[in-house]
Amino acid sequence: MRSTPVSSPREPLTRDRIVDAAVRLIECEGVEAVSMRRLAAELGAGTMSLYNHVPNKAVLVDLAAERIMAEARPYHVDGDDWREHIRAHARAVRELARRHPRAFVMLATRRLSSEAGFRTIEAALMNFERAGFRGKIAVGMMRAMVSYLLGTLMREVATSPELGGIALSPFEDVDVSAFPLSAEVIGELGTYDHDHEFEFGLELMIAALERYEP
Amino acid sequence: MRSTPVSSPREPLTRDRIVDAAVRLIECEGVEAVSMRRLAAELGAGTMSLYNHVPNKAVLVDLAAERIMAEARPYHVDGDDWREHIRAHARAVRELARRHPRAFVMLATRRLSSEAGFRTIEAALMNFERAGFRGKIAVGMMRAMVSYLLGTLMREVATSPELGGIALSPFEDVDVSAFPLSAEVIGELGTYDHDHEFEFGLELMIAALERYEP
DNA sequence: ACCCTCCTACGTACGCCGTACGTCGCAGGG
DNA sequence: CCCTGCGACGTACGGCGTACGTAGGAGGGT
Repeated sequence: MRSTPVSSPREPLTRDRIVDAAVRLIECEGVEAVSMRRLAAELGAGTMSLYNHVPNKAVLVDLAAERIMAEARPYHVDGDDWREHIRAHARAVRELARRHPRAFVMLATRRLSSEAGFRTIEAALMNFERAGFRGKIAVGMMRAMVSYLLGTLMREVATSPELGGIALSPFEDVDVSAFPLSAEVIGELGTYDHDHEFEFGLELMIAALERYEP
Repeated sequence: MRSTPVSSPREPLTRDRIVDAAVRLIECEGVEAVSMRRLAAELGAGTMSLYNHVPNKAVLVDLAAERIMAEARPYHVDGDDWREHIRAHARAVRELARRHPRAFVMLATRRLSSEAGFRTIEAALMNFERAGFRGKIAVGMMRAMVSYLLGTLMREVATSPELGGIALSPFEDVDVSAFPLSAEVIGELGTYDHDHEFEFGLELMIAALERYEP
């Protein structure tokens, strides 16, 4: 029992409670489902009450993005092989993307400045340092890796029809015979094995890093 | 002079004219600026007249996306070195992204099935064939490269504040001293030389491909 | 005990949005 | 000549973000 009367099941509105609700909604129906009215209704509050805790919808979405970012799981590997560390880190990022497919695009197109973002950067730099890269070069390597991760995960998570369904062949109304090389691998082009593709590209990146290894 | 009376400067509404207007608006103010009302106003037509030529806004945007995609410039290089071909192709894609920064995110998160898309795929496959990769492997290589391009261009074009402005340091409210490696390269982290980064990552990818060269 | 201040919740209203639906005028065929 | 069909358009509905004004209750000063 609380000191509040039983007849009032209403928790007081809080920025935290609001952001929580937004995160829930984003994870479950995507950013485009978030509306101030709906959020308020879900919290049992009036629409405009939200604005006492949040200046506008845009920063509310930002807050939600940071909250999601912050729950990125740290990964763990034994040993000192930088390749294993980079693999583990990359897989952790992929894990995050797959757990929050609808939020990922949002995170990806947003500049992150939060503490959570820096934790990730720091961990990545640590791995490149382990590989012998330092300073400017390490940052360049990290950014190339981030680019690959961002791209491959966008392809995996954001471009599938209806978000995550099996990819249908989108090749109905094009005359493929005009493109002989494409026609030769048309089956391959129409199917996606995301696990395999991710690991393939990851090894490609690592191979490139090894070539630059001091 | 036309056969239409002089008092009617109104061209008849056409799907083409509508898509044209949409493309113009997207290029100039981004997808989020597109609205049926505004489009109609810009064409000097009633809002609902658009629906005689286009079933709804979503497919109109799709049509605009394909139109933009279709204007991708073919590139030209002399010689047979697959590295040069891949560089040229990558730079052409970057060119497209930079010419249509606001449309790029839209294109990137859309499955393309158009003829224009296939032209690009075919050209890419040709380049990988030149490098000695065939079939399934070539598709894998191509997808890895696409991932890198997609990622790096998203970072270049879609995440800059207000789309394309100089990147501001987003590190005001974080205590960087808690992250020693990041602190060491904080200047590097806060600045972006997109030309250099793009080429750096591109060479990284090519180095990786060379390692797998048969 | 009283009042004054301030903070939060909330209702109303405005100007946008996409689009379902009904109407009207005109061109072309019988 | 009329009839038919199609394209243009107006109206209206339900949704959106949010500016603004108000009401009520909690806390402090007297």
